[in-house]
Amino acid sequence: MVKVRAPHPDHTVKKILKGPPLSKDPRPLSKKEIRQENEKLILVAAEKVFAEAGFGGATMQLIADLAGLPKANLHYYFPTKEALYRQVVQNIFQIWLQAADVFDAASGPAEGIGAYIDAKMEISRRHPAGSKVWASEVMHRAPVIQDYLETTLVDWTTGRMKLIQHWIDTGRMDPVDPRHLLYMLWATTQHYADFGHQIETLNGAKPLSDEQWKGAKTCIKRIILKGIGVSEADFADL
Amino acid sequence: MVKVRAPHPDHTVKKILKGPPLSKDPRPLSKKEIRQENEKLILVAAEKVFAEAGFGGATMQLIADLAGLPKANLHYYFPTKEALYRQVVQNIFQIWLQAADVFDAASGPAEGIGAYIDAKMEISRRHPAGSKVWASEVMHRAPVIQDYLETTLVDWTTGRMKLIQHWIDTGRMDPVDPRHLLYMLWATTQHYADFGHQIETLNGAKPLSDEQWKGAKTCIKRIILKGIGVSEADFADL
DNA sequence: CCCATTCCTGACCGTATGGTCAAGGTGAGA
DNA sequence: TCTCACCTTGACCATACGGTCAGGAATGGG
Repeated sequence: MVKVRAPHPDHTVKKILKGPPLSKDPRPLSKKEIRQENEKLILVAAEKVFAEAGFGGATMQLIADLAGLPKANLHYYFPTKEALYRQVVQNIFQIWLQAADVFDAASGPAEGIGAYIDAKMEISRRHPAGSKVWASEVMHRAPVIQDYLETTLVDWTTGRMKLIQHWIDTGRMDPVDPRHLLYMLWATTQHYADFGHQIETLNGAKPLSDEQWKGAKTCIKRIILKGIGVSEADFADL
Repeated sequence: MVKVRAPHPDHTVKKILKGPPLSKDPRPLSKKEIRQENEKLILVAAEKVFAEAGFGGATMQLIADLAGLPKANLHYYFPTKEALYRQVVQNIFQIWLQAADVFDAASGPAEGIGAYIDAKMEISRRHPAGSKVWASEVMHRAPVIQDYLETTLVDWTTGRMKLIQHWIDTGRMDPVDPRHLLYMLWATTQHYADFGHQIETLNGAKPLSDEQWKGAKTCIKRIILKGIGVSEADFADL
């Protein structure tokens, strides 16, 4: 069999990532600004490439091209591919955790869980690449952020479970296992980012419109809130 | 900075995949059997490695070691890494679709959706590697099975949406968007495979026990079925 | 203006990887 | 037993990739 070159399944990546590189700020910059600017540029590009190709499939050259910088320059700011990847994952984790704020500020399940769904759906919409990188990292057994999972994530989850249990104990929702409820919230919301391509394909190869995103949020909130026994009056204002 | 060798984030993979290679059948085999046996051996090993490392991170050598065969032998059965990967993904897609049978055979939403959740949870439990490969493939924009998505998956989904719509029209469940309900079912059930590592970490680094899996299924069914307005009497027998 | 610090980058290197191949083994039909 | 098709595999190859480095350019404090 004549084979020119096995086309990577990632071959599409190169196409997708083509186009004009990320635009630099054209103003004359100070040293401090240059550093900030370039690190940002690299991180944004890296997030995209890691999301599309996975850690193993991503190449420093691809990231460099997308960032509009020479490859050697990446290694000036980030010593290794892994260090760069680590930074990307950590940034995402921060965003992920921030969505919890709305949860805590709430007075009850309808408001708390409703707002959390909204927040996480918004992340899926605005940061699909980040969500994919996170998913990929976890799927591969969290080689670089296992320590975060064991500390920060465990703490976060424990706290939220207590809150939900409190809502249950005070009769504001059905007695469901808070753990599985949380998993359900994560799964459902992140699905719209991680499996966005599938959803897009099933939507006639079009990204979801504003209305469709709104519809998704409403539908998810309605099913889950009703499913855990929150009185319908409490979330009629969707 | 002295650097011996940048340890891949995938470094864990090598450890995990260590241990005795998959056992060959020791009987004397006919030619036909040899082919069947070896292809099976390779596919199983490949599924594991692709799941743990992603397409880019997986190496033919790793797969070969796990299968207990020399690398050149893999290329005898599968001409390229991509061909092997393609076969793995296709097999998974078959399993994924098969779970739909229970959906169709059902007389109503309680039975149909309940059984579908059970079936998909069972897949997550028995085929976590397969589920991860599938997730990874879709996340990377389905470079090798886009055609399947556009044909088989679209057809499947359309059919199931019609069925759900019929249930709605006959007043057996609330009028929810069938599309988002399906996404929710997929997301929630597959989460237990794709994010199994996270779940395991949050479970004190232990895999879910039989009881916990049962609890998860029950909890998911309860929330969703109640959430879509299926009368509680219809799914009391969980 | 000087010079120290920081930034930039083309050219280069060692290695790991996907893939090839030629030679040798092995089962089975005639 | 012969023969042929199929299986097996160690050695090998080309290349792509992560990473290095030396030397030049820009910036900024004194």
